[in-house]
Amino acid sequence: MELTERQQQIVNISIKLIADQGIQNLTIKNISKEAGFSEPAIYRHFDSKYAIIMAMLDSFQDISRFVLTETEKQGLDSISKIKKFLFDRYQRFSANPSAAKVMFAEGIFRDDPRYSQKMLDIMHQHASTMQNIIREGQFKGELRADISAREMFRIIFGSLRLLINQWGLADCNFDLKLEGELLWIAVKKMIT
Amino acid sequence: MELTERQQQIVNISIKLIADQGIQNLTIKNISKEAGFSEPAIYRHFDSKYAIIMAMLDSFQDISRFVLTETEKQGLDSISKIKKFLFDRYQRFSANPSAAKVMFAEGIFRDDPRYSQKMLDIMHQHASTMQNIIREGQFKGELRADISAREMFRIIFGSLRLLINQWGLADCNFDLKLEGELLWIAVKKMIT
DNA sequence: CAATAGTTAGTGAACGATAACTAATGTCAA
DNA sequence: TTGACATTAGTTATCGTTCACTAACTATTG
Repeated sequence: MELTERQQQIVNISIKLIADQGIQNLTIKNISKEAGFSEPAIYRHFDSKYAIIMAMLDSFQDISRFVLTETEKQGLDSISKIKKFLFDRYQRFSANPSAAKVMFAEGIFRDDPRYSQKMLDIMHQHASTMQNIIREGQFKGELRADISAREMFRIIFGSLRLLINQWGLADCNFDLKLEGELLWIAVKKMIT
Repeated sequence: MELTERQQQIVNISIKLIADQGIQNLTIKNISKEAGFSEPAIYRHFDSKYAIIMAMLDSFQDISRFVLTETEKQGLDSISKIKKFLFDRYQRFSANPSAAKVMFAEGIFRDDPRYSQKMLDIMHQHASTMQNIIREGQFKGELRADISAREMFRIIFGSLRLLINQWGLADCNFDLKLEGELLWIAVKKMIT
């Protein structure tokens, strides 16, 4: 699913449009206006609007997969792995606020079951990788074992998501990386 | 902002439509089809589509306000207050899954700044009330004091939101109240 | 007879998508 | 080296459909 330069441009514009003005304003017209060429030109690069959105979701999935495997393969202790994952997210979203707003708002993609399935897949990807790391940490005694991996995942990942959503709602008017560090310090205290 | 029976019906249908098919399929036509009368009849009860969505968000706000004041006024210790709030949410959303999907998906309402402002207000309502309860609990020694109220709120509320979103994504195929109780047990261990 | 709540018919605008055309570039045999 | 042709990526004009919404009318009720 390699995207051409133009396709990538169209996908990036789509992310920005959704983040700034909502899914309702993701129209071929608005994309073309932003891209600087005519509406039909879009169809030289994508078969349909559906294909554009699907390419967008695929790119989200690729990023997730990359970060998760990156995180897992390094020979770190479980706490460092979790920290690395969280900080990578804060880093990445600070650099690309639009992606943050769209990626963590799966309620947007409910109009087509293929979209929601993709979002579910991504969520599942996160959940299963993180829970493996958590279980490993519990086994090694690095993490407290009186809380199931599922619950611990919900606490770690849920607080991350809320923070990022608050940041998006508040128009990015605070330092996400800083607040993320503070949150991590608090979470770390709780899970060890 | 008292709603007539018909207005309430239209709002409920709208919530269901968004939950089931996404905001893109919230159209006057679909509402009227679901309601069983013609499109123009909708305009006997609301001035515009905007007014319908705003009434919906207002009803969310009313519910939130009610639950939060209910929670706060009872002379309980802070932990019981938090528990009561969480369980009320699980109870309410179990009974009304559509509302859960819509209410906790603020990414849906980004196309009009008046919508996002309302969602921000609701979030703020939750945050400030809960943080007051948390601070009170920390002062009384019921909650650990080495974590700021803001972080603790993000952990408690973020994990609740994630659980509810997972439940929505998974088509309500697990027992929300049961999972909610398990999550609460885990969270309680961490915050005391 | 006035108010309420419904109807049918229809508005202009915006939607996603297509047809037909064109300019620029790449390929390759004579 | 060059001319014929195909490919790529853009254009304008337009399609049928759907959108939110309105005008004009009607049946029911107090």
